[in-house]
Order: sequence, then structure tokens, then C-alpha cells
Amino acid sequence: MEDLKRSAKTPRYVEIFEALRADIGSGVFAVGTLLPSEARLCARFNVSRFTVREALRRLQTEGMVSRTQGAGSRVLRDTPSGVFVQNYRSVSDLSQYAAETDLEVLKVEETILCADVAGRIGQSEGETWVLLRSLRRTPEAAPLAMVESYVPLRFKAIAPGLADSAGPIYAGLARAAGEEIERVDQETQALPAPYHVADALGVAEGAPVLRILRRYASKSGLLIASFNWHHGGDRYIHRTRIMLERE
Amino acid sequence: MEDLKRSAKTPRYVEIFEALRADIGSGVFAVGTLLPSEARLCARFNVSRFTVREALRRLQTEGMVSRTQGAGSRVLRDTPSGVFVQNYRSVSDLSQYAAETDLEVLKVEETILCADVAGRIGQSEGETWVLLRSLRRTPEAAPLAMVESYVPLRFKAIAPGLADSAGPIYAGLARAAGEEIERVDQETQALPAPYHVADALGVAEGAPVLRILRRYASKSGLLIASFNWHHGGDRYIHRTRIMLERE
DNA sequence: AAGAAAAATTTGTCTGGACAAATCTGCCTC
DNA sequence: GAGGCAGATTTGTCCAGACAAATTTTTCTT
Repeated sequence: MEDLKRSAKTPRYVEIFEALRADIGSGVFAVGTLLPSEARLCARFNVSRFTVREALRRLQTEGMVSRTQGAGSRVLRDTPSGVFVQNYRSVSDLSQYAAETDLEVLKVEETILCADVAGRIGQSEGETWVLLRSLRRTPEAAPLAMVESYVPLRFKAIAPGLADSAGPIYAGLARAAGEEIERVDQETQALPAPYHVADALGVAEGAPVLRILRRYASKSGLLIASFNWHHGGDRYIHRTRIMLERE
Repeated sequence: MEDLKRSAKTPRYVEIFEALRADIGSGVFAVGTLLPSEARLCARFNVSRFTVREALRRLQTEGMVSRTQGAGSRVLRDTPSGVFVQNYRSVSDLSQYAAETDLEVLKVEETILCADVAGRIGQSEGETWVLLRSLRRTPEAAPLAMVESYVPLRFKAIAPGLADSAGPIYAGLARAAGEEIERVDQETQALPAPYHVADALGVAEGAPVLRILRRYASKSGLLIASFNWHHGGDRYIHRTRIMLERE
């Protein structure tokens, strides 16, 4: 049992959240180890399980701990460390990024475009495209991004090989199509992680993730569109330089 | 009382969350109106308050409802609508963005740089800078971004006037300093909304938000750095075009 | 009619319990 | 040693209730 000074305003679970965060930061609970079980934390702070779970939920959405039914709560990181940085402002930067990381194909399947995706990639709802789902990793095998690439149906046969070939997916496709990329643009959003993304990246469902949609177009139209789902928090920082133009 | 088909796997609060989301989408609960109270929803779905609150929490993190103690749960939006889009790839685009939106100064104060901010803007921990906190709004007064601008101490006197003057903050500062912006770069991250940001943007604490840090440098060094906190979800989409270079 | 006080409503915080589902541990068998 | 089974541990889901705090509505007073 342990007593914390009780402010009149801040809820108890915030105090416990901050106490645990401080303990993690100071190394009392080392990265990679398990936190005490909920029952033990209840005893330590002398509160009910609801209060402890509320505190743990906050640690989870901060990305500091992962929680698994049956296994316990594991400390993922203590401070903003292990930052992976991507820096690009041109397609050659994109190529280099692809060359320095590994891509593992998770699934290839035909899919009917839903209204949301269709609208975002400028196609009609109900069309059939190929969805290539893959996982991009650092050389150390840490998951970096879950990539969902939408490819026209006529490329279905070669789709699985695109990830294995050297270089980025869009380059392989452009080569296969005998066309050149003419335009690339992107849309960036912060979203709560859906089930399948949370699973692939190893974050909590609903935790903040960065989604970058890149559209690669040739002269004849959209060649490929890919949603890149990245870690939220400090684990992924997206760097860009902005062009200057003198009047 | 109302019965939903009970799948063996999906938790009850997910079913209720989806039922309410569908009702909001189909207009049963219109945007701007209040949802039924928790007690009423308990009766309708025949579950405890815990289960209803868990469902409402999800609606909140999706950004579809806001909840206020004493007042109730209000529907904020039904579908991915009202998207505000920012499209820039150069400083002139940034200027236009500033010209089309309003900036309201919330607070101006001296602040000692913490390790995190100092590291990110390339300064030493413990230095004193001026923190200019402001809120950028659409012409319809909807909050668009919470902006935290860090300005060197020597500009303290003119800091409050920077937001009111025509054009973007960095332009006013460059004029006052008699220097020209030489470099602009940015870092983008998805983060859980901290207290003060959630409050300013009207989203739930911990909900995904997009943070864009822009650094404006003149020949003599960093002139101004500003953290732009944007809505998560579909309410804010950050668009960029990527430069093409032919080899 | 206007303003202040009281009451009702609604969400926030928190307790103490129960069972289910997933995982881990140790023992047993082969 | 390998594999499988049973039990213990741990988190997930859910209930019924209590009081606090914020807001809205009503009532009362002037």
C-alpha cells in the first residue's frame, strides 16, 4: 500500500498514470519487462481495478506499454527514444527509403473499392482492384509501416512480385506497365488505429497513427495508390523540406 | 429495451458503438443535437452504464460526439464531411493559407525550453524563449489548428502583434528582424492530444491529432519554430505534392 | 421582467464484485 | 527431451450501485 498526495482536482487515475510513467522513466520498470499485475497495482495504490485500468489505458494510448490478455502489461519504451526519421522531398528520396528497408508481403487479393477509398484515389465505387498488403520493416526487423497498395486489376499477375523486386513498388509497376511516373502527391492524416493496423504495428487499437496516402500517376492516369500506416507518438517522425521561391 | 443479435466474439460495447454510429450516419441522431442520456441508452440496450460509456468513448475518439459533464453528449458530425484541406508545397502556399484563415492570440509568455522542445528546435535546454499560443480558425470560426510558436526573447515586445498583422507570423517576424527566410522544414507526427490541445480543438484528450512542427530559419539561424496541432480523423487532411526529378 | 436560489438532469469518478478468455507454468507421460 | 494436459495467473468484459461535479431547468423572490 502506498499513499500519494491527493489534489482536490486531479482524478486518482491521472495521479497513478503519472506515478507509473515516472517509474518507467526512472527505470524502476525497465523497458521490455512486465509491469506489476492490475491486482498488485490495486494493492499498491489502494484503489479498485477500474482506477488502475484507467491509468494503464492512458499509458497504453501514450504508447508506453502494451497489454495482452493473459500475459500482462509490458513496458514498450520509457522516453521518446528510438526515433525513426524519414526525410524526403523528391521521388529519389522515396526510392532510397525503399532501398534501406525491407518489405514483407502479407496478402494479395482482389477487392471491390468502397466509397471512401474510391473517392480518395479518384476512382468509381464498386470497381475491382488488387489490394497488396505488406509490412515495411527496418533492417533490425522492427515494424515501420503497414502498407496497403491499390493496383489496377490488369497487374494482378505481377503484383506479388512487386514487393520482392529491388526498389520501391511503384517503380516496378511503372517498369511493367512501360510507363513513367508523372505526378506524385500525398495526403497525411492522424487517425485512430483500426484493428488490422494496430495488429500489424503492435500498437493499441485506437492509438494515434499517421496515415500517408501516396498517389502515383502516369500520363494515362493513376498507376498505384498506397496507404502507409505509421506508428504514432515519437516512434515515427515524417520530415519534409519546403521549397523556397523568391519573388 | 432493444435486442441486438449477439455475436459470440464482438463485445457488447462494440455492437452498441456501431449501432449508434449507424444511427448518427442515417440521421436518426442529427448533427448538433444531443444523444439520449447514458441512463436512457442503458435502458434501450439493456446493459449497464459501463458498457454504454465504453461505446460512447469510442464515438468520442472517432470525433463523432463531444461529451460534457452536466450537459450531455452532442453529435459533432455524421460522416467524413466538412473536410478542410490544406495544399502547399512552397512558402507562398503557406502565405495564402495564413491569409484565408483567422488567428486569435491565446497567450504570450516567456518560457524555459524543456529538453524535448529544445532538442526539436535545435536550441539548448534551459534557454528562455517567448511562447506565442494562438488558435487558427476557418472563416466560419471552426477551430482549425492550435499553434504554439517559439520566438527568440529579443522579439518579445512585438510578439503579440505578429498574429494581428496581415500575413503569416513568420513573415511579420522576418520583416521586424530585417532578415529573410532562407530555409523552411517540417516534422509531422500523429500524437495523442494533450490536455490543452484537446481543449482548444474541442476533441477528446488522447484522441489522435496531427502535429506539424515548422522551422523557419534565416541566414543567422532559427527565426521561429511553431508547432501546429491539427484535428485528427477526417477533419483535417494535409496535402502535399512531391517534386519529380528526371535523371 | 429580472435575477437569484433550488432542484433536476447528466456526465465524471470510483468501489467491489463476477465470470470469460488468453496466456503462462509446471507436471506428467512417452 | 518433446509434447500435452491441468491449473494458476492475468487481462477483457460486464454488472449494480454510490457519490461528486458540472450544467440545465425550474421555482421563488424582488
